[in-house]
Amino acid sequence: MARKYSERGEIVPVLAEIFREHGFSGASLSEISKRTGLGKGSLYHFFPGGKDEMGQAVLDDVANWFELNVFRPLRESEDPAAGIDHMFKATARFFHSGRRICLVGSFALDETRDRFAQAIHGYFAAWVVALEAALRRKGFEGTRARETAEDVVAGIQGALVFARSQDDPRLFTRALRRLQRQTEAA
Amino acid sequence: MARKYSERGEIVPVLAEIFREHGFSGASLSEISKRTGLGKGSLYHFFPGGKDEMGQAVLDDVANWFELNVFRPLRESEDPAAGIDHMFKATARFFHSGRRICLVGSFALDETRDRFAQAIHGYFAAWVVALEAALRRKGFEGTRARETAEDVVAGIQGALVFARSQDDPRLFTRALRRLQRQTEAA
DNA sequence: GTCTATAAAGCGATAGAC
DNA sequence: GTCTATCGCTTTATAGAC
Repeated sequence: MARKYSERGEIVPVLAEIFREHGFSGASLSEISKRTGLGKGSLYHFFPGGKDEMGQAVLDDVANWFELNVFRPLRESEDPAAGIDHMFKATARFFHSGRRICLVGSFALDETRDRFAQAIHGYFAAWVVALEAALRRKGFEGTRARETAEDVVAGIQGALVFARSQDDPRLFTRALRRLQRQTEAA
Repeated sequence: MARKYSERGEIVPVLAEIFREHGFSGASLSEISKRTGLGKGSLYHFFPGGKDEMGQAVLDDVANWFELNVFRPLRESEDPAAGIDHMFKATARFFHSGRRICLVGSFALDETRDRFAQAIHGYFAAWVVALEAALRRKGFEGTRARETAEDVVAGIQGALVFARSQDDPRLFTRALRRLQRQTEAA
């Protein structure tokens, strides 16, 4: 039979969606097999380390996307305000305007965190550091750049949880707009 | 043998901690049996509906605690500012100053939400409504009371996720202080 | 690279003795 | 009210044919 995927990179986004829906421990190999269309043999061919390696691959993929679409623009945008604006747009897009939860945040909550401690820590830390630097370039002084960065990054996570709890994605997009306003004051 | 618990209410806090650590789907009956010291027979005596009934009991218990210690003071405090101050103190205490995650938020993220949709929706909705009313009594006008209430409730959730991702509870307590400041402006 | 078959362990849940 | 034994099923993971 012709191979369905030429490399495991094409499978990773499917895995990500499954982990988002069920969490790490709730995602079963049979569900993964069904949704990817691959038998267990093929899955273990691409991911010899099993579920753990799938989880790591998914986290790496997310980290990569944010590095490219969020962190780098924050760092390298000549105008820091443009970089921050870009961040909010990319964030809204990534989380499907509030219909999608944050996989890293969901992994952070339970004992799954301990398996992927470094990736989870690094994701949020990199985001806060990049945003803090942009805010500082924009004129935020003293502890205020760091604090605002933390509030915005945490606020995004919280808005995703809250919007999902109410089954209303607009709660996310509206919260995002108010968080952006926090980054605009001189 | 003498009975260990006279009623299931005494077991519920133990269940809550297990669900917080492992999530709903990650918490196994054998772990529950070990930590409560009760055999499966006893567990099914107290919770004939099995794990689902345990989850519901835990959510009810949390809702009860917040109704008593957070929502009611917000509504009934003669001075709304005192009610809000009480809310932040009770919240810090409940989440063990950031060392404990929010069980309802963790249930909200994955497919567990669908099993307990009403309880999860109700918890956050009640919190926002109670805080919004207190802010309005305090002088917040128009959409600002509602928006600030949403930002604070979501901000608490996000700060819990962020603090846990960095394994640093102080990130929570500091975020809490800044959220409180948002409720103080006239 | 893909599949099926299967292993070994763990799952939630039940039965029935005490 | 508590326990142990057990059911039937699902889990992750492996083996081996093609």
